[in-house]
Amino acid sequence: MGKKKKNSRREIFIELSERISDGYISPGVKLIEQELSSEFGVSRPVIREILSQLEAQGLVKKVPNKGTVVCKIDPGSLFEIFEIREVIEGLAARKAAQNTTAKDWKDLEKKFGAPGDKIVQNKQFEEYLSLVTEFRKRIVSSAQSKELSALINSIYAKIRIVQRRVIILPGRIEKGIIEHREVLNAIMKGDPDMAESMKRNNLHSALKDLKRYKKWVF
Amino acid sequence: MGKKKKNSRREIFIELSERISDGYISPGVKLIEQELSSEFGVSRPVIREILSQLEAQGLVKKVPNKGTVVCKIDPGSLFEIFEIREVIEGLAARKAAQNTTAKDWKDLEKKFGAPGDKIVQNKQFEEYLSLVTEFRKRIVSSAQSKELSALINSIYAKIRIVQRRVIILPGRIEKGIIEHREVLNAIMKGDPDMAESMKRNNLHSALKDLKRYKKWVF
DNA sequence: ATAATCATTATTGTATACAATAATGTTATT
DNA sequence: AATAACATTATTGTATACAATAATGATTAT
Repeated sequence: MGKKKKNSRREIFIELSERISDGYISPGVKLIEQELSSEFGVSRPVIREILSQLEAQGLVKKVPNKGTVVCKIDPGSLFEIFEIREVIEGLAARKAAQNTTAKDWKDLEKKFGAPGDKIVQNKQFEEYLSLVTEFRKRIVSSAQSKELSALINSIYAKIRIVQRRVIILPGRIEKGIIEHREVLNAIMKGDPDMAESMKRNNLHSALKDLKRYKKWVF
Repeated sequence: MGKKKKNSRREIFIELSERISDGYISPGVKLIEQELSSEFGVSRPVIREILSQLEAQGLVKKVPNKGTVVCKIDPGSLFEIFEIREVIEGLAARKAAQNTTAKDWKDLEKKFGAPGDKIVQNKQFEEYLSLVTEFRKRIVSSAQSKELSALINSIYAKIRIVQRRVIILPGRIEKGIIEHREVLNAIMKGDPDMAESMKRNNLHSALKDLKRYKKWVF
């Protein structure tokens, strides 16, 4: 395998993170240092540093003398992570309600209106995913907490690939859009308690569906 | 500087983590690869892998062509982390209440009784710290969530050194012990909502004192 | 033919060596 | 004497080379 272009360490780290959390590299797949070294045009020690970072991040696992494999997420861990998301993203919603006013959300309110209904009716999963992703990112940035933002992104990277399997569960987007509207209303009203409560309710509801249909998710 | 004994990678990582979060290596101090290499008896590339992991963990920061320095925590980040702890450890308390019964806490209830009063009256900070640490660890293990446990420990490592400066704030342990007893009571009653609420109240109270006396903490 | 043993290959684990950059100290000039 | 230019040193960044281990395949004995 021939060398390709030379990338910076940070870029390689991000590239591999995204490949894993987007599912381009499947859980259980072994990452071979020499191949990565050739592909990215850097030496093996550099690759090993990056793999160490990915391990500390929880995306891969190094087994001694065997190699580095992409973490596969078991149902138990997934449920645990959703519980954590419940309180963490609940906090983000709370802080978003504190730090913003209604006018900051007019654009999203519009998107969640008639266009939202259409997305749900036509089961446009891709559009639904990008809508709720935009909402989630807006909440996180509105929370104005670097630590919280880093934490949410780090946790989300682990389960991003699962998200696609969650939203196609029967009735999920129908419930999801209602729950998201409740969150949005609470934030626009400037009601932190309600915003947190509704965001927690949203993720709790997703977790319940996840448990109910776990045979189809795993 | 001569070589010492040979340690495993994992051991070196833990050793350095503890040195940092215990405050034996102060924030801002530069970690020199050659020195660590000599001290632990491993080569520089191995040290570099470990430093990369510590960076991913958020304990150190690598600045290009300058070196690796221990992260110094600014007031803003500290407040943010305490907000996060509020909801994360609140969740742990909730789950502890769900997973245990009163008899699991008899020993701690006793320690929080008369001996607890004595600790507070005599301002025995070291004993207070070890008591609440034991309580926190018990809550975490009772939550029975590997993901939650890893997350709490990871966050706590960043602010462990500050904890010592928090409990010596005027009136802190007096309030603290009352709040901890409320958490314990809620858990023993098997009331998850109350347990979460009281744990959040406890950390919120600590955060308020932290903000009030921040001149003395930083 | 099948299973066990050995040799070969591939991959990880580690150390050393060299290049590039920044920090430090020294000398020369004004 | 002070400052600027230069040389030296220390430290990081990177690649190569070698050792150890595991996986694979071939060969032999039953």
